[in-house]
Amino acid sequence: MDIRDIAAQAGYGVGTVSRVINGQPNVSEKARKRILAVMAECGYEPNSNARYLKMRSQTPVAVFVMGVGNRLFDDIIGPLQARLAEEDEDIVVTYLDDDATEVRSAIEYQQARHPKAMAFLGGEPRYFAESFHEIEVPCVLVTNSAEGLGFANLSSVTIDNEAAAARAIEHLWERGHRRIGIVGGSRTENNVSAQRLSGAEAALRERGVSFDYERDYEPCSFLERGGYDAAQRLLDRTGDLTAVFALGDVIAFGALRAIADRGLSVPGDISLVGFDDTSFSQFSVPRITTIRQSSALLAERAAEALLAGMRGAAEATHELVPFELVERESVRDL
Amino acid sequence: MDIRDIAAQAGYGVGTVSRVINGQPNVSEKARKRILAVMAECGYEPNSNARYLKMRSQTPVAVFVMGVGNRLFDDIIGPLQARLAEEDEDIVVTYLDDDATEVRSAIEYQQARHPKAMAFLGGEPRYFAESFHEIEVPCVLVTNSAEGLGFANLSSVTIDNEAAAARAIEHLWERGHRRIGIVGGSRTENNVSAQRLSGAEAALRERGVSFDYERDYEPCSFLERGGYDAAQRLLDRTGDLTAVFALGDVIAFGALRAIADRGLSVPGDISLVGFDDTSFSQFSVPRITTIRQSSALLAERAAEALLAGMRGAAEATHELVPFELVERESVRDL
DNA sequence: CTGAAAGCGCTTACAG
DNA sequence: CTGAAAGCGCTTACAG
Repeated sequence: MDIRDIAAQAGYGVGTVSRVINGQPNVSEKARKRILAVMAECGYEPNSNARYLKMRSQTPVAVFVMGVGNRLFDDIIGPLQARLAEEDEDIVVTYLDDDATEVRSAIEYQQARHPKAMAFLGGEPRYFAESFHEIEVPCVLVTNSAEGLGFANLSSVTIDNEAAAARAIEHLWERGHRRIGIVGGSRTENNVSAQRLSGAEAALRERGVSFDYERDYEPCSFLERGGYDAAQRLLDRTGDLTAVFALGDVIAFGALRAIADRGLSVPGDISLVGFDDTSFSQFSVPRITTIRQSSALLAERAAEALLAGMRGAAEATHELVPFELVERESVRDL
Repeated sequence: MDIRDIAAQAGYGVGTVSRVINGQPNVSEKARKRILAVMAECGYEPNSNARYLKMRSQTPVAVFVMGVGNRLFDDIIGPLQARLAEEDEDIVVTYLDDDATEVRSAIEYQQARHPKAMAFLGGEPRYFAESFHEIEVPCVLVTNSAEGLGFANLSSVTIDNEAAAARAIEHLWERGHRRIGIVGGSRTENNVSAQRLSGAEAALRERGVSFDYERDYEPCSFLERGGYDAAQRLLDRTGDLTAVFALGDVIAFGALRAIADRGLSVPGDISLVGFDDTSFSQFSVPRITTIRQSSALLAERAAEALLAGMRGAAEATHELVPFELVERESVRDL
């Protein structure tokens, strides 16, 4: 069942059929009706490979998700797809292993499939700096800034991670906490956790304390287990912390468990601040004070950047969406 | 940069280049080396639209995810992709709105893109019964059984939801609970929650109690908020429940919060059993007793079914993977 | 408004 | 082992 069959059956040429498929104007109402009817009757669907081959560079928007199991990214995909669907754009999502480098994968994907545009959920700036120049289609990096990179086809949307982490520290400080530990992420690279760390360090420095990474910081993966183990190690090592800042809600959730397992209470013995405002912090007992970054907003702005790019915008945009500290039950006054 | 360019540059014909791209044997070592070198140098990647157009029916495996935000599904995608990647099969995932019907979407997708195979993460049997016959490629339904449907190209892998729910009830019963409420899902259709409900009802009936849906059941969506609200309504209405069975861990997590907000304790006042064994139940305070279904195992078996189908297996397989009750801290003896 | 024809970038018999 | 040629199912000037 191809375009020829339906042309024959409708009594028109393939050119005319193609024109009605593509909604072009120069077709008689009669022909359009007849052809539409035949297509519906046969359940005909044009072969997309042939279409894309002809039309060139027209595969659906590709979304690359860095790592599997990141709840925030999962939450972004839905609204992103919804917004793009309003403009009749489909998306195709690919999950990348932690050891894959996103930009290289995207380059291969581009050569092979010619997507209209690409979105990166997460990603390390240094990989972009290295090889993004090989990418020609409009792209957007989500949850990290690409502003410094200066590519005309790479937009970005993120919160200000440094400022957000500083806000978390400020909050703890205002509540009287002076001995604050941090768990989560790693110091390597210019990734989000490193940015949050440096924001926190700067906030502390402003208040006259020099953050001791050896003693008061424990890195870990963005998983509950990571947060659990890291909090245990941190608390084993330091006896005097009154507060812990977890660089992600999943981590905070694990840390909360670890604290409970030590017979301590939150916020009675230890105050806790998370990051992201996922359901973990919203529904846990106690509810966790956290930094909210809106997945809906991130998705919305990313979609707009992509759409602008596809419409031919010459310049990339770099958007900082607002974050917010949401106070709940996990921090007490000292 | 197409196959002709690299053929010219390597000093061979396009046929030979095509053969090395596809790893066919009848090419001289010399030609292969030279061509590979030129391809690498140019960063050449064959146009997949053209390939798929020629090779017909050869687009990557399509994965349809029912609804956005289902943690279990998110957890299945990773291992599924990993296993398929071992066999050099890529996947392309599409998230479906709650109001889309998965089989119709798949039919359209099939016509347009000719995937090698398709996987459905979730899905309602009645839609499959209605229109799956239009689908020709090997498929697998995950988390629900397609055994009764009798399609030769539709395998399935799931746990026995009825038995699992019955096990949860049995556990509560053995611990002395007689007034058990249930929250989550809905009774309509032959979906998973309806199966769990009917398993629970049967287990109760075996023990001489006829489950009162009006009084002791409260439906809700598989979200924390849903579990929270449903538990509140259920507890408002009934004064004497000693245990609640939540049809999903997310729901249990919300219910746990609701119980705490009523000034009650788990398991002191109310015992709680969840379903899925996600991180919610593993790390919450208290840890929640739940039914474990292994996303890794589900993914693994689904991948095998797909692979078998792509290799030409004539018959579908219907696999029941084991579940397990994992006892934790949310149920007490009465 | 419509049809015939060329061509998108590949793969695969078919000769050699 | 290799090349020339046909054709996968479309779209898009080009004539009419």
